[in-house]
Parts: sequence; C-alpha cells; structure tokens
Amino acid sequence: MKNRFITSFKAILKFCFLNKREAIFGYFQTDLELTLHAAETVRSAIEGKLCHGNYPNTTGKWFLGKQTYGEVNQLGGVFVNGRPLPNAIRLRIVELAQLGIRPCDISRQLRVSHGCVSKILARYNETGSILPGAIGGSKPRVTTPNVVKSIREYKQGDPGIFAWEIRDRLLADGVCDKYNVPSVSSISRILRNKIGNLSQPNQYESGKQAASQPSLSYNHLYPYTYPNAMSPSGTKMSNSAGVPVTGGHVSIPRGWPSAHTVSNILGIRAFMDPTAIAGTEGYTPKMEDWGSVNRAAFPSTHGVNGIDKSSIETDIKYPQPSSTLPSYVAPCAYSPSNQYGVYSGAAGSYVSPGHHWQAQGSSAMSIHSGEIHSAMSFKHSARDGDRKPPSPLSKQQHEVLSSIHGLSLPTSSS
DNA sequence: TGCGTAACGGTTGAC
DNA sequence: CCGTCAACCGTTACG
Repeated sequence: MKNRFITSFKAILKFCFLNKREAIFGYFQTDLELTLHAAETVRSAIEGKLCHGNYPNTTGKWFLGKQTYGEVNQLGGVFVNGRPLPNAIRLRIVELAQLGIRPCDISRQLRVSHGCVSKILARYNETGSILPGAIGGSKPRVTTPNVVKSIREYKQGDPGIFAWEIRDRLLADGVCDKYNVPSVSSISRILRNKIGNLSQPNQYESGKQAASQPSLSYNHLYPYTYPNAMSPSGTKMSNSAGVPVTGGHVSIPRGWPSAHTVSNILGIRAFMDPTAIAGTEGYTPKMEDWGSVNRAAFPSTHGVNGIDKSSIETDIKYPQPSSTLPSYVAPCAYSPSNQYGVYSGAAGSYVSPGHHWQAQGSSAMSIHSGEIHSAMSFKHSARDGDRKPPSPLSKQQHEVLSSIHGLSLPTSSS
C-alpha cells in the first residue's frame, strides 16, 4: 500500500516538476501521511480518476474540465471554494463527533479544516441538521400582486392615505403578516410606480406622516426580522417556510422567512413530503437544500406540506451521475464534472447531494427514500433519547460510510 | 494544543 | 442576457 503511494508520489512529483512545480510544493508541507494523501489526490487527478486529465495550476487550484476546480487545503483535503462539503463528509464529521472523537482529530482524519468541523458540529448541535444552508437566491418578494391590489384598493378608497396607514391596514386586514408586510418605502414606491396618479404627492404624505406620527417605529413590524427568538443570534437555519415548528428544540427559522404567499410557502419554500414525515417528531431540516436527501433524511412534522414542484426540474438540471453511490447521495448542484472531479478519489462518492431549494427532489431519491432515511436519520434517535448512542448508525450504515470514505470507522462495525 | 470565530475569497440564484 | 445583491460555503488566521 505504502509502496504504491510512494510510487505514485514519485510519479506525481515528476509530473508536477515537469509541469507546474509550484502547484505541488505547497501541498507537501506536513507529515508523510498527508503528503501521501495529497500525492494520491494528485495522482488520481493526473490519471483521470479524479479530474480526467486536469492539472493543478500555479496557484494550487485544480482545473476540472472547462468549468471549475478544486483546491487542496493545508491538511491535504480537497475542497471546492464556495461550495459545501459533500454530505457524506458532513455526516462523517457528525458521526465521528458522536463517537467521542475530538474535533481536532476529526479535522485531521477527514482533512477538513477545524473551522469547518467546528461550524458543522455547531450547526448540528443547534439545529440537528448536517446540511448546509441554502446558497444563493433572494428574499421572497413582499409586493405580491395581492398586496399591490390591496394597496391600490386602500388608495382608491382613501386617496389621502399614508403609506404607513396602508401598512397598518395590510396587517390589520391580514393581507400581510409582520414578516412579509412591505416597508413604508416599498409601499411608497408601489404607490408611485404601480398605482401612479392615484397617489398623492409624496411631500404631502411625508409631511403628514411626520406631523401625525413622527416617531412611529416600524421595528416591530419590519419584514425579514427573525420571527423566532432563537434566530437573531445569527442562526439562519429554519424550516422551509418560516413556519413555527411545534416539535421544539430545532425550530429555527431561516434568515429571510418572509414566505409571503401560500404559493411561496407551499410551492417554493416547502418540500415536506407527508409520506416521509411520520415518526420524526421535532426535526427541522433545511428543506431548502439538499432537497431530496433532506426530505428523506430530515423530514419535518410541521404541516406545511409542500408541492414538490421542481422534482422534475431537478432531475433534468442535476442529473444523478451513474455510480454505485449509496442511495442517500443525491444529485448535486455541482456539475457532474465537478462532482467527480473534486469529491471523488477513494470516495467515488464524495458527491454532494442535491442542493438547491429551488430545485427540489429527485425521482431517484424518492425511490430510495427509505434507504436515505435509514442512512441519514440517526440524528433522530440521537436527539430523541436522553443520551446520544455511541454510534447511531447501523452496522450496515457504517459499511456504507466506510465504502464512501475509504476510511476506517472506529466503531464496532470496523 | 484545541477551539471558536471573523475575515476572506469564492459560488449560487433571484431579481 | 448580464450585473447586482445577498445569501451561503470552507479555509485561514487569530486570540
């Protein structure tokens, strides 16, 4: 084994020396093991196992095809800047932590920075989810057609109405709630741009507003405030629709919970599959992300049953690469080349699961949802009990993980 | 030495 | 179609 590494390493050094010597030097700065690991990574890349002929450039980045690249951290681990670690690694981090392994050791073993380990574990402890947050996207619009219509009606009924009065009426009439009510400035903009000559001159409005209620505070109504007391601390985890979760300890709304319409709640933000929910009380996954994995693995109990509107899209957009991956490894936001290129190697399965809340679900995943749940749901038992079991994964699951990571598991199954 | 965290550079997706 | 913005990411460095 070691001879193979060393042989590979020599070949790699030769390759790098002949090509991009600078790229490799920075990687081989730690101990032999890490060096060999990095060497194997490089070798795999060179041989096409990882990168299909891609190569490191002078800044240490790995160009993967025409699209993207991976990088190697100080521990010799491969990562993609800006992208979440593969779900399998995240899961592994949590599992090792539950086995009592120190974060620093987890960091070294998995070659993931200790900051990342810390972050993932902290998030897990706080939310119960190993999954990353939703990347990209925007806050949901608050000026829905229905809101605009209401504003128009208010304005037509009382041309002299002020924006702040409209705002209050939107709340009073239940058109909006405190989380999705437009700001006064937004209402003013609507009056100005969409309703136009119905609105009165702004100076009049502002003058009256200042005179009548100069110190009116909107803070308590400001949209995009955290609807849950747990959130202002910076946590951005949530259920998918910003809906309070009755199950308790992990109900943390996302940072921008303004799911302002039923369609937003049901059609976009929520992906809970009622058929996959049973028996998972109190779990609040980030349903926006890793859609199919999450739905299967971290179902929620709250009754916002989503319309998985984009399951088909997902299959198209993020086709599941053919592989022998465990079933909980879902399609990924990475391009297929990225998936193979960066998170592969010994783990041919360092493939991140489906990611975007916008693109949800996967037929492949639904087929295997039972397995997914089995593989990923250890958290429930861990959290349901007073004490977390030493290893919440079954032997079979350990074997799956072992096969994924190519790592030994310090458990009874290994 | 281990760990939490801010800064940083990056990706992503809605607008 | 493209730029902007604001969310997220993991790594790194610092205390």
